[in-house]
Amino acid sequence: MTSPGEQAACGEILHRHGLKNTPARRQVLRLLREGGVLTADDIGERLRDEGRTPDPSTLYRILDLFTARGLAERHYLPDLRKYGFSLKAAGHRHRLICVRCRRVVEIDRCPLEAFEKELRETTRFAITGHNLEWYGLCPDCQAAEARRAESPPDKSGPDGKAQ
Amino acid sequence: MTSPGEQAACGEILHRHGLKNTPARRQVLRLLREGGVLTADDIGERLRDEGRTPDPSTLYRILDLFTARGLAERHYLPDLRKYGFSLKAAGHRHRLICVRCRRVVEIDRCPLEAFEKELRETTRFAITGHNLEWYGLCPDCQAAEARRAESPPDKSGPDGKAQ
DNA sequence: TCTCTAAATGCAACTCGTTTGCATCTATTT
DNA sequence: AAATAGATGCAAACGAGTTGCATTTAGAGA
Repeated sequence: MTSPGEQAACGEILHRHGLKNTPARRQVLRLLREGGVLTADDIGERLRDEGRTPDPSTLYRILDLFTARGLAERHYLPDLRKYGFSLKAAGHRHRLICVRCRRVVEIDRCPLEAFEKELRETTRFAITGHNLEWYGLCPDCQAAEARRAESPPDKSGPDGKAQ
Repeated sequence: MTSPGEQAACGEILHRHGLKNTPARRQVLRLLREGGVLTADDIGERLRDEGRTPDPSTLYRILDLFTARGLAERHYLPDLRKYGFSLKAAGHRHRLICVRCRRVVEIDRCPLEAFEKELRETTRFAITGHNLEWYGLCPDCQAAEARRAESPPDKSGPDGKAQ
């Protein structure tokens, strides 16, 4: 799963960002590079599956560091009540997230620029940023949802998919 | 501060929503009616200033109830890492929030409808909702900010700004 | 008006994501 | 290879929010 090439690539990226090249950091970076949005917990779980036993505090420290250095970005996932982290890719400012399987579609066009300019003018606010995410069900999960429609009535509410 | 008229109005609103008219609920509703976005903590603090000693669990229960009944709505405030509550006003789906003084400008027009339709078609997602808020400094806070520009450098770091 | 009961409240203990202090270990520099 | 800045693991703490339970109370009914 972890090719030597990938390992080297991660090490190199860390160096380029002036960060020590440690095993934990390489692993976290590698997982993030697979794409998508991961919570600290997701990362811990995946590493545990690989036989590693990372401490949550270490993961948070690494993720905070990546975020501070502009390597990753963090955004709150209201459905899960925790933070998700993803590699920061220029131009990808917004996401469409499947609330079930967490699949992510990157939206590289921001439909708000014109509107925001107008807002700036009408309100005289110095707008520092905005927060925009879409939530929904991806096609696969819609199918799965339909299939389970007749099955056991679920108690946990339809939000489902905590992890 | 709390006019009898206001009290009565709150009681009446509670009744209209099929909710018991208790002192705690009237107080919470009254504060929400003053406008803006309040955290459970904000509400507790204000009530404490008035000599009341509300229990946090009660406040949360009331706010959850208001939210469930469609009287209020809840949204996460990334800067504060907690939930804010506000009265739900039809048509007011988005907000521009001053990160300093918490002043709120309601945005009654959603610039995303057309874009979202397009998104639905291109991704085949069943979009269930979106999350959109703007953050910035209101004119007053910009002035205050400029004034304190030379004053003590702040320790808390302006990193902030989720997006 | 008084009584009854479902529901609201207060309290304390708890959950869980995240953070912090500290001792130990390790990647990088010399 | 030795030195050292800083990375890690561990355990304890933090804070927003939640829950169980005993007590109180709003509102319905007699």
